[in-house]
Amino acid sequence: MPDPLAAGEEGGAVAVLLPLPLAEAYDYRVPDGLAVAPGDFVAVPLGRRTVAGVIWGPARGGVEAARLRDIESILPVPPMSACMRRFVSWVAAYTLSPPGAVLRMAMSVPGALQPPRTETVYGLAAASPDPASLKLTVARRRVLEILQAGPLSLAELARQAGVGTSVVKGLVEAGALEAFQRLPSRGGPVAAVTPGPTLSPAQAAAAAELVGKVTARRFSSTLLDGVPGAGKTEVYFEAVAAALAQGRQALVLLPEIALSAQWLERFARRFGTRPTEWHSDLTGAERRQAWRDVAEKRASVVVGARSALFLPFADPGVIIVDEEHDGAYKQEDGTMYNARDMAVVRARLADIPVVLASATPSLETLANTRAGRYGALHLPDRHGGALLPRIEPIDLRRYAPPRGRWLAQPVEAAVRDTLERGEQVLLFLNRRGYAPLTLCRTCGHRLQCPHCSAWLVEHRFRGRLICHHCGYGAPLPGACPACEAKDSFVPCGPGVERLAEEALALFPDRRIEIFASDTVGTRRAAQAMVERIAAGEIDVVIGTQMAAKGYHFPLLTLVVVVDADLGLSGGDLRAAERTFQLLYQVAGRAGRAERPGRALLQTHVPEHPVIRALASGERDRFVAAEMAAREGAGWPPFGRLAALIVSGTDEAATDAASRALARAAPAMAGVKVLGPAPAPLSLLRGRFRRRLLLRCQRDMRVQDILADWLAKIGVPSSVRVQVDIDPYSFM
DNA sequence: AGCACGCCGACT
DNA sequence: GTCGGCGTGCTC
Repeated sequence: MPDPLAAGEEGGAVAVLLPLPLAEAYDYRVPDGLAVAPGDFVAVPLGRRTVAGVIWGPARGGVEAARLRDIESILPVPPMSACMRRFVSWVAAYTLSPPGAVLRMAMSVPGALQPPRTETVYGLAAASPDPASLKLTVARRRVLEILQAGPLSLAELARQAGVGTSVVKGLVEAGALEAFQRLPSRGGPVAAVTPGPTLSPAQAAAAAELVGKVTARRFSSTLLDGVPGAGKTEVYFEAVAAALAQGRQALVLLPEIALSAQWLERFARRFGTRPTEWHSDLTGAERRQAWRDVAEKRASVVVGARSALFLPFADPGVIIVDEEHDGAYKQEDGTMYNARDMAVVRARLADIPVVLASATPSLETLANTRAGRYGALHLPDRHGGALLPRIEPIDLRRYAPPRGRWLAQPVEAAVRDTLERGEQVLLFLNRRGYAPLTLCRTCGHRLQCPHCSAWLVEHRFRGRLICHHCGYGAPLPGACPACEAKDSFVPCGPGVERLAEEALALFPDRRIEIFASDTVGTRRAAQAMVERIAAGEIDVVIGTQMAAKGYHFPLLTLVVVVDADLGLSGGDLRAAERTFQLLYQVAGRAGRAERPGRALLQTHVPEHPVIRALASGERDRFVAAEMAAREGAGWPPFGRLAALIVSGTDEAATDAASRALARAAPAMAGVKVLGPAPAPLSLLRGRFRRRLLLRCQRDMRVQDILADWLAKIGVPSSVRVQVDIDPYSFM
């Protein structure tokens, strides 16, 4: 029950949290006659503007009553639940960010807080004029016919009738039509509970377990672990169905890239409708609609990218995190959080189950299952009897491709065989553009981004040099900027465009296409590409990880990982784990139906534990080795990690601040501080960057240690210090 | 996050 | 002489 706060009390005040990165909530006066309760969305004055905020609790005091300004109004939206408010506070405390910055994520659609706008629609006039007095032209007749079915907006009516808007306006003028205001139609999709598909015994057992957890209406966290194609989706759909049967809502989180039309089709097959989608491609209106539908419980199932975790669920019943190992769950700017971990927190605060699904669970999640904090369900087989692809390393030391080429001879032969059988090939290379580096053969000058410490990548199709970190673009210069030699640039190494060139030379009469974010910029374009691949209209797909996630292509039987070593160097904590996960997933694209698949990994180090584990299918052995290495060194999941990123436009000031931080580093048992060191991208978007890394024991409160440390030093305002708790990437 | 105030370059 | 660039600082 909402406890009224200072309701109507003369001079009463409350704390209002604003969606701004302020250190704390601000106090406001409650005007006479206004009854406010915690969670209410309110409009308040701030400076010379009006902003929306949330009643957070009793006034904090500390500002003289005379300086307090009045709450203007209560906004017509369901109040933020106590559970959601606790979640916001929890995430803020965990990530060491201002609560208002987290609230901002929960109020990402300002328009949704305003009263829904009415729309003007046109219908047949109640008292229609004498038909004889109307000049009933063909166009007018079509308009009148269409309106038999009910009123429509001006644009929609004109479109359906195939007439201009002036025809409609003319009919209004003549008195045959009437304009009136109404609320926009609100058909929030409500998924139907229908009988599920036939599940294998293993699937059925796992599904029953999850359904039991949903029915129990208690917090639990469960790993759903199974090879690609084992049918994890169908299993967690049963948990979703159980939540719907209780009349509650379900949230399915997916890495954005995996939120494909193919996934939505599977959902539609099971539930007979589309879920409410939440991702970056929504328009403003779609966003407003979705936010309100979730808050007012018209949306029963939401599928979304990580930010969907901050939607205002009225009555959540279960949360699913699919591909829980995926790095895309980590937000790397603003408030840095991992949506997978925060999903577990959200579920705990709401006292509902959460399901983490993956074929290659993160070491963090595996450690949690082993410690008994999370339950675990295993789906051993590929559903439908399909076989896992055979994964074979190709030793590039033995089969070195000719200079300027990237496919080893046995790979070329395998591609040829596959194509001759009428099947498809995926050449996987996680490098966009033509070549990762372009240099001048005369003087050795390398083309570099002016704002980042990164090479510019040549994109031949666009005829430009692009920085993959800040988006800077420039035409390829005619002469070397250093020595002015003409036509002296040479590409170094392969990108997907260069690989396409090679594939075209080898297989000139095959249909070859690149599937990367620059060839399919929008969700729609990606969808069209997926449909063409699925329909067998493309023989060789050359793809980045965009092609590796969330799709199923029945004719694809051969996957070639062109550079399996790519992710292994760089030496960051997760290099091996990430590479294993990505390559395992890529290999899983091959042969998921009745056709057996094959994956070839081109590598210079076939003896590397990651390559060996992939080739032998011994995931557990790889995990055991990786766990042992991490445990010995106290790295996650056996220790805690936090990164400090010090950045500024003035290199000397940035360096000075990072050294001052290092001098003030906590000196206590169980805590180690590494750095400062220039970040791998020591210059990004014109800012110099230094990194410090704090590692402590798992049972220590890393936030407290950091807060004490940061409080000890003053950083000039030109330098920014970002805190990244549980860093995923080390860039 | 806005939106101000406040000090240095190219225009009327 | 002004218009305007965005660097720092405040908002209950």
